[in-house]
Formats: sequence, C-alpha cells, structure tokens
Amino acid sequence: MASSRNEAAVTVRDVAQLAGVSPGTVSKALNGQGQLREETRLRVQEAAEKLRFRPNQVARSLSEGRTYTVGMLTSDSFGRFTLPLMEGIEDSLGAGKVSTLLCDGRGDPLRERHYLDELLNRRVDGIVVTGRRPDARRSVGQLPIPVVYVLGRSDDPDDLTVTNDDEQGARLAVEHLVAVGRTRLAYVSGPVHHLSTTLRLQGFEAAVAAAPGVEVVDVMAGHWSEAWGRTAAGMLLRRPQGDRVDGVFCGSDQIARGLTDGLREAGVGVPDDVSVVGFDNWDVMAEAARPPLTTIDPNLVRLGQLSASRLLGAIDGGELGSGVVAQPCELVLRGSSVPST
Amino acid sequence: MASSRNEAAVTVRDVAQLAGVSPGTVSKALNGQGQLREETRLRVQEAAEKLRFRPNQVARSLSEGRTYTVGMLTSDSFGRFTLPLMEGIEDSLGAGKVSTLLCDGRGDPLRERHYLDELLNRRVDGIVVTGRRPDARRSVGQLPIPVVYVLGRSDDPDDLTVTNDDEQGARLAVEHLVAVGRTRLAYVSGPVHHLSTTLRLQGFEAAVAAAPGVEVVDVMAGHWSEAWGRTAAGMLLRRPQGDRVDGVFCGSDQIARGLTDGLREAGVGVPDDVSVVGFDNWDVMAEAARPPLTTIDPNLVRLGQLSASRLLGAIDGGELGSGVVAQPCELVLRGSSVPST
DNA sequence: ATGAAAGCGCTAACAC
DNA sequence: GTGTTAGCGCTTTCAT
Repeated sequence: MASSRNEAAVTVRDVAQLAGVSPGTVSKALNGQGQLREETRLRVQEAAEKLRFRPNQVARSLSEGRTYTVGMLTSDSFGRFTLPLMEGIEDSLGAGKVSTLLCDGRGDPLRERHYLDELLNRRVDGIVVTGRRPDARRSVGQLPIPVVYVLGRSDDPDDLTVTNDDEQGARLAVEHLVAVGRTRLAYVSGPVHHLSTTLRLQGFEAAVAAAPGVEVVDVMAGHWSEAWGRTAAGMLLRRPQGDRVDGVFCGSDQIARGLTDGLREAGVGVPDDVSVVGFDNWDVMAEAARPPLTTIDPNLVRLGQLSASRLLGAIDGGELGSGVVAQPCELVLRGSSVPST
Repeated sequence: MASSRNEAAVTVRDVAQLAGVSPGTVSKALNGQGQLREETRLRVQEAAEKLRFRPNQVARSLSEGRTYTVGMLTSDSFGRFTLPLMEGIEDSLGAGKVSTLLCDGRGDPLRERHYLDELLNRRVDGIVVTGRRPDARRSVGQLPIPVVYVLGRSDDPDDLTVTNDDEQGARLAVEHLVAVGRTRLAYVSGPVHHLSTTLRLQGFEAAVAAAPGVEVVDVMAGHWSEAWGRTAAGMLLRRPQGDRVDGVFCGSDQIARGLTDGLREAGVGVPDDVSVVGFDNWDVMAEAARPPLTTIDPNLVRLGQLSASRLLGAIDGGELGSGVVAQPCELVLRGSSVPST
C-alpha cells in the first residue's frame, strides 16, 4: 500500500496527465534524457512543480538497478576519528547525489555481519568501512559491490585502504624539531601493539638518522592519554643532567598535552627549554594546551573525501585499485615547538 | 538494468523454481506470512539458503510502501554531541530492523532543505533532527512522515522535542554541593544567549533558594572553553577575603577543567577548599582533569534511544506527541567535589 | 519528438 | 495450503 498521511503521493502519471503527455515523456523531461521539444519539457516541469511531484527514489532504484546509496560501516564504534571522516565522505558523496546509510559495528563481528547483510539487501552501490583499531582488520571479503577501507586497514592486500601516512607524519615532526634547533629527541608514543605507533617510530628514527648531529635520546611507549604524557614528563625529567632531551615527538595530542603540563609544572619551559610536537591536530586538546600544541594533522576530512570519491569512481565503472594508499600528513604550527630565543 | 558484478542476482523466482513452488509462496515462507505447511516453508528456506538469496529490500519497499529507513538530519554539524545521540538512535532503530540515512545539514538552511527533499524522495519512514544550537531551531514544517527533534529544540510547539532537563541538572549539581557542605556558590556558565545557560541558571538559583543558609555568591558567563574556566578561576580568586566561594557549578566540563586548573595552580585545593561540578560528563575532559570531575551527565545515549523509539512508535501508527520532553540528568561522582575533611 | 508497453523484484488479494 | 494475478512507480527500449 502506498503510504499517505496527508495527500496521496503524486506520481509520474499524475504529472503526465496534467501536462497532457505520457508517463515516459515525464521521465525523460525530468531527467534530461532523450530528445524532447523544449516546450514539452517546460510544460512537464511546470506540471511537476504545480503538483509538488516528488519522484519516488525507491521506484527509480528498482528500475535502474542502482540505489545511489552507500553504506558506511564502522568497525569500532563512532569515535572522535569517525566524525571528520564522515564529514569528508559526505562531501564527496553529496556531490554525487548519493546518500549514506549508517551502520555501527561496535567492534562486534556478529553485529557487523548483520549490518553487512542488511546493506547488501538494500542494494547499496558501495561500502566504506571505517575504523581505527591497533592492527589491520579482517576484510569483509569479496562482495558484488566495491568496498573501500578508510583509516583502519584491511588485512587483504587486494582490498583498497585509504589512510594517512604515519611514517611521513613522524618524519615531518622530527624535521620540524631539527629545524628549530633541537638535537636530542625523544618519542613518547601510545601502546606498542598499535600499528601507528610502530610506523611513527620508523619515521622518527629515519628522520633522526637523516639529520647529522641529531640523536634519539629516548623512546617510551604508554597509552593514548594525558596521564601517560604527564608520567612521561616525569621520566624525562629524571634523566641525568647532561643527558636531557630538548625535543619531544608525542604519539597524540593528548599525550603531548599531558607532557607539556608535566614539564611546565616542573618548571621546564615549553617551548623554550623543550620543544613538543603532538599528533592528530585535535582542536580541543591542541588549542587548550598551554602553550597550544604544534602537531601533525592526519587530515581525516581529506581522507574521507578521497575514499568516497574513489568509491564513486568504482561504482561508475572505474577501477577501484588495491593496496594501501597513504596520504601525507601536515604540520600545524602552534606555540609548543618554536623557542623564542 | 539489474546490476551484477559477479553473479546475476537471485530472485524469488529462482528460489521458487528450486523449491518447486510459486513466487508468492516463497514470499510467504520467508516472511512468515499466511499459512504454509511446515514442510514447504522449510523447503523454501533451504532453497533460499542454497542460492544465497538476498531479498531485494528495494523491491520490497516499493511494494510495501515503507522503506524501514529513517533519516537523521543534523542541524549544526556532526559534533561531539552527535556521537552518543547516534549511538542511542541506532540502538532503538536496529532493534526495529530500520536503517539510518545520514544527512549533515552543517547549519546551512539551503543544504538542509536539499537533504530534506532527498529524504522525502527516498521515502524514509520518519526523520530525527539533531542539533545543539543556542536556541530553538526552525521547525522543518509539516511533513507526511513523523519527525522528532532531539537535543536541539524545535520552535514549533506542535513538534516533538526530546532533550535533557537542564534545569533539573543544575539543581542536581547544587544539591550535591550543598550535601557536601558548601554554602557559598558560584555558577560559571557558557554564553548567556545559550538556552541551556539560562535554564541551568534557573535550576541553580531555584536549588540555592531551596537550601537554607546557602547563597549565590557569583554568576559569570563566558564561553564553553577551558580558557574561560581559567579566567573565571582568576576572577574568583580576586574576590575579597571573607567573600570567597566554596562551591562552583560549571556550565561544561571544559569550563570546569579550566577552572580546576586555575584554582590548583593558584594553590587553592579542589575539592578541599572548593568543590567543583561540571556538566556533560565528557570522559576525555572529566577523566583527564586533576582531580577528575564530578559532573552532570545529560545522558545523550538515552536521549537518542528515546527519540528513536518514539519515532518508531509513530511510524507504526501510534501518536507521536508534541512539546518538549525533558529527560532527567544524572550526577556522576568523581574527585572534584567531595572534600576529604 | 512522443507514446505504448514491458519490466525491475517483491507483496498481497483473491482464486482454486 | 498454494498458485495466479495485479500492481508498487519508475525507466527504457521500440514503434510511430
């Protein structure tokens, strides 16, 4: 039964009748297909407007065999990182007139499987899988529609993953520290079992190795928290005189903020005594810190945009591609890194 | 044209053929309609399984005149507050087998109008409008489907708004401060033009008025930021000796955190000298603060759940209701409020 | 340039 | 109990 709360839904037939043409002509007129006399097209458009015609997208989907819908499946849960991704995804999809169906897997494989079925039943044109787990996630497998993984990687090299380049981001941080004159560097990271922790370590070490006269003084792994940052500050301060650190790269802005607080409260000047660089460019943290944090921005919005536009390309028949596409990060300058001297 | 990347999609006809029945019977068997012999039902289910039949939800929607989809339209943008709401909404909708179509209005009326049209064209069964603006937002108007506003209110009293009870939340905070022995209270709020600021002020004053021997010493409006909290701390500290404050209710956890930092750094003990209560129960802020913040939890997940279940009720033919439904907040106890003495 | 007719895959009313 | 028949509202050949 066609629903109606107020007025019965108006269909192409109604429009056709009012315009004195056939339903087929209405379709063509409204979608710019075929070749119609300009006069007819206008007459149809007027009729449609007059009747406040709302083309039933469901019927259209059935007929066209395409829904102009993509599913967004989150591995973990909606988190802070999901937001900017969603924003970017909507940017790209909105431009292509496609809508987003939301599914929150919440890290539960069963739940995820269920949602996947649902998306497939709904005949979405494609799926973007977001997530940010420590390691690569299990691929959702071969599907009749294109799938792109964003931020969190798929464990299947045949899948396409779009993510940020952690290694390059870390290099950026070190290069900046070196540029402001720092030579004795430490890396205060999140948990070791996090892929991003490892990748950033590689970048950190590579960049230090490439800078003559600069050395890695300390590497400490902990948690993604302010508390860990403060703890790390204490540890850094306990280093013997003459073996101190003058530049710290942190695995997150939360860590960087905690570290900065710890140093400041111990009377160590940031950035005058020690330069600090964070990671994430999470405004709430970076801007509230004292001083505000210089940090590495993984550019999540752009990641979302890119993944969705790759997906759209594949939906429109292009090649999706495979492997990991790592987008460069950017350095965002604030007060925590450049000494005034 | 029905799409296919691998295998042509299998339909009820295919299942019917394999099971040796008619398409109509397949539909009944799979949806538990009508009365079929158990044996037939099983045979059909097996056939469906064997062929990996995916009922085309699009066709079903067209036929049933119901899409099992609701639109989620955000007024502002995806923000920190949207996340828990979405979680709650998905909780309720998922149970009812309905999916969520995401639309980010980004505070742009044109964009919003566009999305609204899109949702209507897609024949969603209902819409939930989220947002958190300072004041009530313009109603999306009379629609052929039910609409519920959550968190941010609609300006039309005929619409249904589900939100948290700011006034009650503030009372809760004051009652707690009084319970731990505080008598000279201040309210450090966000911007005055925010509805929630005003409502909380009312609750604050009402609760103080109801507590004998307790007085309002100061009320200060500023921004939703840590920086403002620190500034406010300074202002509080500059009060003349003998006219000091011993309990502060803050309009947000960010403010509370800034305030706490400001007090601590000036040598004022929290909670021993001054008790502090925040608002939001935003874990990142509340838990990283020193001490962790006692705060008022508006329970956004529950708000999302409630709004979605009200919507589902209306979709299933029930009354939606109207006006503002304000859900109570809860007090969450952490370290910033109860003095050790 | 336009109309007629078939069909997308499913459900539902009515036969048998 | 199960099959048959019409649609749901649109797009899209194919005639004209």
